[in-house]
Amino acid sequence: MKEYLGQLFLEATKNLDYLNDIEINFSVPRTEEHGDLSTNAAMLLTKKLKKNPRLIAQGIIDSLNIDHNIINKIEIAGPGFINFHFSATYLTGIVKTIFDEGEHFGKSSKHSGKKAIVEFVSANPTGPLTIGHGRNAVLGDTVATLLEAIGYSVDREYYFNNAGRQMRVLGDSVKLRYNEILGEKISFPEDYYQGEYIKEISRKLVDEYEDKLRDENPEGKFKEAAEQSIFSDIKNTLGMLGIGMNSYFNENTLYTDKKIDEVLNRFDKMGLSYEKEGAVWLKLSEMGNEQDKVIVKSTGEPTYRLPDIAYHIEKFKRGYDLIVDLFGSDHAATYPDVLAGCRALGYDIQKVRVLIHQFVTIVENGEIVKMSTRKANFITIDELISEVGADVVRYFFIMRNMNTHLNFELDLAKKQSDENPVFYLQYAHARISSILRMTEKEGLNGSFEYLNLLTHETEVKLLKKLFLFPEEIEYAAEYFEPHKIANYLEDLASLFHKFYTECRIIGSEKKLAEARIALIKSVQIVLKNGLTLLKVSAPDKM
RNA sequence: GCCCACGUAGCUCAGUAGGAUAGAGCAACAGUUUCCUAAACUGUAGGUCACAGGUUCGAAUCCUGUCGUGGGUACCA
Repeated sequence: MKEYLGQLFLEATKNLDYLNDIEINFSVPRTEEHGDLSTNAAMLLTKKLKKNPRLIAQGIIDSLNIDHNIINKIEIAGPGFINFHFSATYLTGIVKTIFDEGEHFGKSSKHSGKKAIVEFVSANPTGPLTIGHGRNAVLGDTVATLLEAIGYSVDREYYFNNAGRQMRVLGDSVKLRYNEILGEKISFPEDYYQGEYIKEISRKLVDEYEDKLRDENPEGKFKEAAEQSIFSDIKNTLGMLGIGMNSYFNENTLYTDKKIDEVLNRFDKMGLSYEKEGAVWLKLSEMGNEQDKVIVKSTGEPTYRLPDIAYHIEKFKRGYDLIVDLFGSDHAATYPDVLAGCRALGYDIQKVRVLIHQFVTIVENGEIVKMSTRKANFITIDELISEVGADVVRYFFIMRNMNTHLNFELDLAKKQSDENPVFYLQYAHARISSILRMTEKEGLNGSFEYLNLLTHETEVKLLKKLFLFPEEIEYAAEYFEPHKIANYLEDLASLFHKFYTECRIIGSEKKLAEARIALIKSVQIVLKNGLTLLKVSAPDKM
C-alpha cells in the first residue's frame, strides 16, 4: 500500500515540485475513520508555502493520478491530514499474493547480494549459558534471521577466549574438586567456580584417569577437559534453541597469527600510541574520545581493546557490508574505543552496528535473584528449557524491546497457562488447522473467486493486517527490533480469534465459506512465516 | 562526579521514523459454549505518559534540567 502511494506521489512531483522539499511519509492511523494510510505532507509544507494546510492538501490531491479501483476515498481531515481509503478489491488481492508467495511472503530481496556478520553470545567457556546469555543468544539469532529475510547472506559468529585468568581459575577449580573426590581434604576458595558442573567434570576425570592426574598442572588436562566439556554443553544448549553458529572465532588466533603485533605496529607507525609508566597507551583523545586508554599493560599483556580491534579488522577484511555486534549493557563501554581504533586505521565504521541489550532480572517468589557464574547462583538455559520448552524461552526473550530491562518472572514462565502469549499465537495457528480439517470433510475448499464477499469488519481488518507483514519485517530488520515481529503476530492472532468468534465458515453460504477459507489459509501462512522467523513452532494441534 | 539506557494502568510491557480521542496482556469485576478447539471472545473499571521548563500549528515521542532505577566509568572483559 505504501509503495503504491509512494509511486503516486513520485509522479505528482512532476507537477508540484515543492513536494520534493519534504520527506513524504505514510502512517497507519490509529482509528479506522481516518482511513488506511495517512500523510501529513500538507502540514509540513505550511511554513514554506504560507498557506492553509487544508488548501495545500487539496492541491496535492488534485495532482494525484488516482485509480479509483484501488483507492476509493480520499479525505482531508483534522488540521490537514490526507487520508486514503483503499478499495475492498485491492485489499482482498493480498490473499492471492500470500498464496503465490507462500513461505516467502514477507521476505524481500532488498539487500540481496550483500554479506553481513552477526557476532553474539561470545561467552567464554567457564560455565553453562545462563539466562543473561540466553537473551543475547536468542536476540542475536533473530536479528540474523531478520537480516536474511531482507536479502542479506548472514554469518553467525561466536567470539571467545579460552586463555587468560578466568580460564586459569577454571582449571584450578577442577583440579581442586578432583583432589577432593580422591579423598583429599580441601578448602574451596570463594573466588573459584562453585558450580556443580565443576564437580561433574572432575568426576569424569577421576573415572577416566583415576589418581594419575595428581601431579598434572591445572592448566593442562584439567583446563582442557573443562573447556571441552563446557563448550560442548554450550553448543548443545544453543542447538536446543535452534541456534547454529557458522563459526567460532578464538581470540587466541589473533596472537598466534601475529595480528595483535600487526595492529600494535600500525598504531606505532601512525604515531597513535605511546609508552607511559611501562604500558602502551592509545591516543583516543586525539580520535575524538574522552581519554587515552591502555592497550598493553606494563606486564606486557594486552588489554581487551587491542584484540577487539584486531578482531574487528579481521571482520572488515572478510568483506562484510554489515557488521553487527550484540552485547549486554555491561559491555557497553568497550565499543567506542574499539570503533575509534578501527576508524583511525582507516576502516569504515559505518558498516558496524553495535547493539546493546539490557539485563535480564530474574524474579522468583517476588524477589530479585542476583546472579553470578562464579558463585553458581544462576539459572541455566538448560534448566529453563526443560521446564518451559524452547518455544517459550525464545519467545520470552524476543517479545520485549532489547533496550529495556527484562523482568523474567520465573514462576510465571514455568506456568504453562493461558497467561502465556506463546500459546495464544500457537493456538491461533492450530485452530486454523483444525478448521481446515473440518471444512475439508465438508467438501469445502478455498477459492479466490468470491473474495469480494469478505466485507465483515473483522475480515477487512484481517486483510489490512496481512498487508502490513512485509513492512513489519523490513522495519524490524533494518532497525534491529525483533520484538516488532512478536507484537505484530499477537495483533494478527487477536484479529483472527475475533474473526473466529464472529464469522463462521461451516454453515455459511458456500461462496462466502470458500472465500473465508482462502482468508484463513493466508492468515495461517503469515502466522507460520512469522513464527518461523522467531524459530517458534507452529503446531497443527494443541 | 562523569557517560549510557530506562521511567507509560495495580503488575509485565507496546506505542518513541513529531501527528488526530495514549493501547495490549495479566490481575479485579460482570458476561458468552445446542454452533468450525473456551489455550477463545465481549463488557466494566483502571492514566498528571516520573517531575519542571523549552522547541512548534501539534510532544509520551525532540532539547535542557531535576528525581528515581539499572549498567559502565581499571594496566578485568
